[in-house]
Amino acid sequence: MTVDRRRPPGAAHEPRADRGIPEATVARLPIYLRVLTALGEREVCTVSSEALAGAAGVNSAKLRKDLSYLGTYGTRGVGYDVDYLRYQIARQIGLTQDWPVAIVGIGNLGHALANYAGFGSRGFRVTALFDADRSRIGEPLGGLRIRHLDDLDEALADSPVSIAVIATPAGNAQSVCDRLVAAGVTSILNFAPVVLAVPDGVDVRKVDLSIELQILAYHAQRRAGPDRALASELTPL
Amino acid sequence: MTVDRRRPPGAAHEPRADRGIPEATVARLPIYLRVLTALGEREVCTVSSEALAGAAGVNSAKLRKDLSYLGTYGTRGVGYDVDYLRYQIARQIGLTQDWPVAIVGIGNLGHALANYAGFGSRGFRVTALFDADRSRIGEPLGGLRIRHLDDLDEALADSPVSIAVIATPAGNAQSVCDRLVAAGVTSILNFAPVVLAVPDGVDVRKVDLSIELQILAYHAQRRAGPDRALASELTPL
DNA sequence: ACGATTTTGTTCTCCCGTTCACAAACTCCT
DNA sequence: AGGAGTTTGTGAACGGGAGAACAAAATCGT
Repeated sequence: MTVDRRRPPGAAHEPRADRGIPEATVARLPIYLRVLTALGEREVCTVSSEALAGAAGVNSAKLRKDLSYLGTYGTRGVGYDVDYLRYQIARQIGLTQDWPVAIVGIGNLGHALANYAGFGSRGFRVTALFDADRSRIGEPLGGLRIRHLDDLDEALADSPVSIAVIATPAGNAQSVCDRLVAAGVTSILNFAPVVLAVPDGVDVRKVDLSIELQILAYHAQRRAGPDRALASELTPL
Repeated sequence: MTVDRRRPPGAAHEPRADRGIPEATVARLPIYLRVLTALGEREVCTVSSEALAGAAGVNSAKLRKDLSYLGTYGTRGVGYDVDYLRYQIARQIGLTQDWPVAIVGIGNLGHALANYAGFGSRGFRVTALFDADRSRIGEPLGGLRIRHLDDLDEALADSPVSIAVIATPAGNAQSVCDRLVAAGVTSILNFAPVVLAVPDGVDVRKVDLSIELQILAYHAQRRAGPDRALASELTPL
């Protein structure tokens, strides 16, 4: 797929002097990017902030403010050029380059992640798999071979990665994390249910099924609780 | 494991009149709960806000304020009783009851989730598996049998669940979501890379690998970018 | 050419969450 | 019993993000 980098007629220029994009905005840019990609595949050329915000599930004022941090890429009275905006967001996020990714811990989850197609689809490419289980070494998976954790330094010295995924059991996660950091990894996506300690300059994001379920349970309980309380309060009447 | 529900000597009473706990606090309670559980297994009886906050990776003042929303369960000059606090948090979240969970979409990820041990470990129990692929119906997985998506209404009518996990491809997620909502599900954990539209009263949380990676990439690029720019700016000197 | 209409970019206000700082309260030691 | 030392709970200040509202700028129709 080719990307249209030409600036549409009306739209103004300049990314923006201050490169600091608020964290909350950064977290939403990938959503906009996804929606724009879907629109592009449906041959839509132009989209209004209202429509884009609707598809992304956010307020349109918030969307416009988010986009204004990147630069003024819209045209008043018209909207945003889908392909152009998509390219600008991708550039800001850093998806115009390819990011090699290492996965550590090839259990149930690591296996699923290594096979996950949408993974490499946009900008990310799994280039190394590691596990502590020696009986698994050499096993082919998604076009790669599983290597032992002890080869991590060597392997990452040959072909460095800055992003790694930890999918090990909780007990091993911190030591794996330490090894990764020592090998030069600066961004970590952690699936293990532990709080990782890392030095400054290393970025960790966590994905935690159990925590998400507990948050859902809290709200579910609150929805159910008051009703029950209400029912028992109303019965006496 | 038995839980000590006795109030420790010094600690005061009352959950709190206003039951509204800030969203940011709710998101951290599961972390505290996990740390407390680990401490309990190491036979630690008492913990200070400083120590607990350190293990949870947050500021100690924030932790104290978080806990103060539940009630005054600490003892000044001493700290918090591990078992007692753990029970109080679990109660607030709603983990004193068991939550049946349905999983829809038994692909790579759904498979991994169904087998995930830590899932059922605390409060959650997978009770139903659904997939659209008829060739998979009846396949046993984690002590359950996969059922067809069309049996969803019937199955959930027999044994209702309020929490469901969507692990289908993006294209099917919205229609699956609609069916779940129609069947009475009010809390949804969505692994599909789409923005789900749901009616009021239904709670959706999303887990999105691709978005997390993109956020990491953004920061990684910013770390790398300025250095390169700096280098090329300094070379002329 | 010009007014009506559409839609962006931005300002302003409000609210939530974080952090500091300190009084209250508990233990321990003499 | 009383003072020194600890640690909690919370009031107050601060910063960031959300949303309403509006001026600026573009298109379209006549």
